[in-house]
Amino acid sequence: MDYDPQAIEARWRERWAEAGTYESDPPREADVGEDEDEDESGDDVDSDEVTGANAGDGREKTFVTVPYPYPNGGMHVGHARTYTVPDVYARYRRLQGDNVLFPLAWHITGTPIIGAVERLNSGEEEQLSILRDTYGVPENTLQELETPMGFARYFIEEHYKRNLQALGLSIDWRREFTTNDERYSKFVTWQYETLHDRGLLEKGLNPVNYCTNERQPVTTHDLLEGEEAEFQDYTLVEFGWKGEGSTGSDGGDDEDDRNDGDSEGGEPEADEVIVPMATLRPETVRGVTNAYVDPGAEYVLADVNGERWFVAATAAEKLALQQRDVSVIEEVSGERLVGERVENPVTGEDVLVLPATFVDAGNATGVVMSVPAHSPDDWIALAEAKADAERMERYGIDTAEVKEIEPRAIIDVEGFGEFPAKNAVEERNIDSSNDPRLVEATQDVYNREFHTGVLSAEYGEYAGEVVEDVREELREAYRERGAFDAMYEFTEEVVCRCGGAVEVSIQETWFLRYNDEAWMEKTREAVADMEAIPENTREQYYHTIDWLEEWPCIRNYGLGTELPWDPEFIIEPLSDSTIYMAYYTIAHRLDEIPPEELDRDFFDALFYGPEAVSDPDERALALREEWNYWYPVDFRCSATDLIPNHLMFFLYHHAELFDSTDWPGGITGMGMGLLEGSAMSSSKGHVVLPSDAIERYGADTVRFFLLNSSEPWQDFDWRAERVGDTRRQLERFWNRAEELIDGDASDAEATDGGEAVGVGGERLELDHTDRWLLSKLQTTIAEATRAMDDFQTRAASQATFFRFEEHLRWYRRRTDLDRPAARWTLRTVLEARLELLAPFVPFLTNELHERLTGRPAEDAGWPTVDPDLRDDRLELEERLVSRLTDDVRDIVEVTGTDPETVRVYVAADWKQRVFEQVVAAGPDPDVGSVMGAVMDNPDLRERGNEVNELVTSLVDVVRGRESDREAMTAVDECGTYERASDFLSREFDAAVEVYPEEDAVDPADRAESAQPLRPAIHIE
RNA sequence: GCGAGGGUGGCCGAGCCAGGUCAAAGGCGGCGGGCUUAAGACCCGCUCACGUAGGUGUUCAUGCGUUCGAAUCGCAUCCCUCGCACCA
Repeated sequence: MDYDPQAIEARWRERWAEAGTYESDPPREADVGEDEDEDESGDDVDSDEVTGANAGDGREKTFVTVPYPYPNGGMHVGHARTYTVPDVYARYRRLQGDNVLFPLAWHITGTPIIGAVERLNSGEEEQLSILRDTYGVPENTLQELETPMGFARYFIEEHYKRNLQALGLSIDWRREFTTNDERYSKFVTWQYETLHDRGLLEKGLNPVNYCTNERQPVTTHDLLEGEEAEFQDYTLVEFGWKGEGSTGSDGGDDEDDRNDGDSEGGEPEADEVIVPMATLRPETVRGVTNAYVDPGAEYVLADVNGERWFVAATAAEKLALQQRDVSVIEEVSGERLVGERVENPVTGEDVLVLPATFVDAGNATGVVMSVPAHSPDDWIALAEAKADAERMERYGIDTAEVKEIEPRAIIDVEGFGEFPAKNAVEERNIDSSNDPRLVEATQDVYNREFHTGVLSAEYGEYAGEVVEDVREELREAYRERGAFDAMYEFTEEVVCRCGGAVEVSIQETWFLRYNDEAWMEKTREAVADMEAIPENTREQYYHTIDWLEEWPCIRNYGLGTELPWDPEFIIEPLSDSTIYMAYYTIAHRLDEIPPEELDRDFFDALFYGPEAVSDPDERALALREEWNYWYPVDFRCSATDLIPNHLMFFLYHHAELFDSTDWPGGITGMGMGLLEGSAMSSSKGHVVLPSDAIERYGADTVRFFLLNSSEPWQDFDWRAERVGDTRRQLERFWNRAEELIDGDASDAEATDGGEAVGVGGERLELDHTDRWLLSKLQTTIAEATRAMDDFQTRAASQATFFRFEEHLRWYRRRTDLDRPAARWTLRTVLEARLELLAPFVPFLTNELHERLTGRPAEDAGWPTVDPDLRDDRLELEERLVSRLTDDVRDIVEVTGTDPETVRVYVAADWKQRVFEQVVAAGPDPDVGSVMGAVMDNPDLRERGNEVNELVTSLVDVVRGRESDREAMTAVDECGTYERASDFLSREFDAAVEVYPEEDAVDPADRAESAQPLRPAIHIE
């Protein structure tokens, strides 16, 4: 029968569903003792790190989870791997005899689904295209997707669940839920009330994207333009402007160069107006020589938190969004400030405000300070202002005063002269503010000054410090003195999908205190205790703990759980998904309990035991047993790029809320998926749907490709051609297996009843090739087991599938396959390989295994190494035969002859004795001491030089070889080659003669070059 | 820029942590041969260079270094990927 995955897979899916094969429960009393387990606990096989205690039936438990899918769109083949990795592990542990729980639920919290629905409802083309073309939603079902739950439900049922079931994932579906379920919310409520009580939540201010049209915060997903925009934290330097009538002259008097602290900042005088100048380089405040304002733009005089400010009209609105009371007193044009003098709050100096069209009134405050020594822009602008007397006069500015403005250097930078801006401009021959290279010059100066610039003497306590090291400190210090303020601004224009402008708003919010020292320490312990796979990710966990600040954990809108003490807010999606694995253990038994009874006490009793509350709910205590049995999570399979957030939160919350015995056992990070070499993208339609792939190749092929083409943490690349190759490989495997299974039936009669064969079986004589193959099987089992324990799906499947195929090729060449013993061997090997491959290709292996033995592979158990079948000597002997074959072939090829006779000479006895001495000298023999020992023997001493050469050469052979050193001296070379002579004759179509060196037919004098493990050869 | 990880033969990818059996697994592709009416499938061999005896030479991003010995250890340089938050 041809390999027909669709038919096979459908059958098994049905069987699993009907029997509830993957619905796992803690053992009931009745189960205890009645298990017929088959493992004699392999002592040679890596022992499984046993996780939590388990009552009952003698089985270990394994609890494996994966981040629940977020159904804001369909499922593609990249997702398929994410969920298949834990499935493979789950199946492996089940074969090892564990009681395994692999649950799944649906994450629908937050705004992505709501956003997707809104885009659909507003008829957005791109969204329609994604739904219709990429994910194949039928036209007439689109309306089902018009509500968030309808949308989620559709993709859960029609995409995720259907595909995951088609892939044969061994999920306990009784436990599924969504994060919007009432009972789940009760669980999250318990979690946040507990954290709140423990003081790990804190109220504070936080910048957010705010749509000025919808008058509410929006997420990155809601943006039409400016998704890349970042918050920029501007420093506002509060220059003072004394009355509107001030002229330049009266400012000149009190100019002083003492520029120390006593005249600094402080409270503005009653008639003073604050002109806040926005800058990203607060440390340049002592280099300010003048300021600029756009004379043609709209500005306002406004009351800001009780002070009078002069800012751009737009800035007044922004400031109002950033926690300030703003009321506009008067609308004025920028020209009002032109020609005025304003006082630097740090130096106390008065500087002149010049008109400039390059000032963007729409950015920050719309007024900027000028630091020509350190800003190429300002350098050029000042030069241009000096040159443009006419314009200055037009604004009533005394050109002499402008000419007097001199750059002031306040930062020393290596590689630049006194005025870095000047150097940067002159190096590039820039002489106009329109020169595009000005951007690069500015970048250059800014970067170098930041990293290597040293503040000059007038900076007092900061003098001599590198900018990078003290900028923040300096900024804070001046802020405290009232000289500085701050405001946020985007790096670029940001527009909401509704069309409204988005601005930075500062809102009150609740933070999780991930920088709490005690909490950090517990989390570090959790990291130290767990397995990090691959191990080289561990560093990143520690690092993230140090780096994480407070995390704002609530949102103003979206799906999810309300903040218990302030229901206006919703707990944010990453924050409501940190310990939900605990919820899996009880999810399927919560239906009986009304949500309102799932209160604080209920969960306290459940998670902390009967002593934790005064009147524990019996039902909670019953559920506690489920939780106790399954927890902790043994492995969480997630993605490496989630380490800085989700995985870290997962660890933090476990570390805080549960005892260390319930902390995660391990985390495996998964890599990303590519499609034909480039990133998948649902909006571009550059995805492959699992349903299509399964239909075309079969689920086993999809699984095998995903798990065998790279290790889980590496990126994989779905290439249709490669997937096709994988399908062909499985097909070949299937055909071979089937031949063997069918053939066996007829053989059975020929060999009277079959059945009775066994290693000790009377009629069955296993020859050395059979035993060799069985020995190889043991090595493979050990290798696969080790790999599976480390989640190395690729290494495991490579070993059992491809590399073992190599051994089989050799075996087929070497042996007479018509022998009953050969068929028995092949059958035995097939049986074991089906079990080893069962986690990867469960459909195919179960089917074949059942046909072969009467029961599915998944019921058979994971093979264990049989030490009696390991035979290093046999493996070494086969290697010698194989090398001899290669050597003869090489000689034939190089000489271009077609030999009639191949003579093989085995090294003389005395050489063998030398070899034994060399081997006896240990894994790192040195020539000198071996020679000493050898020369004690008078027979050998006679051979002098010859022995010396031999030892030198043999030392090389032996060095570093550990595992098979005993075998090396134990092999019977003559016997080995004689047994192989028929094989060699067939290979070369020539007569093969084997001689000991001492007693050889040796027409070409070659015998003497024979060495132990390296026979001499002569062909003619 | 900062943090983490990485650069292996035509491609994908083992090996590196625990230096010697490494010209370097396996897969794919390519070439030659077998089987077949033929194609496919399947089987065998070759696939860094040179070589009429199993060999020799030069390779594991680049350059130094440690060592009897380095793809494997150290340093420096160049390049790539991921993350840099309030978002799943």
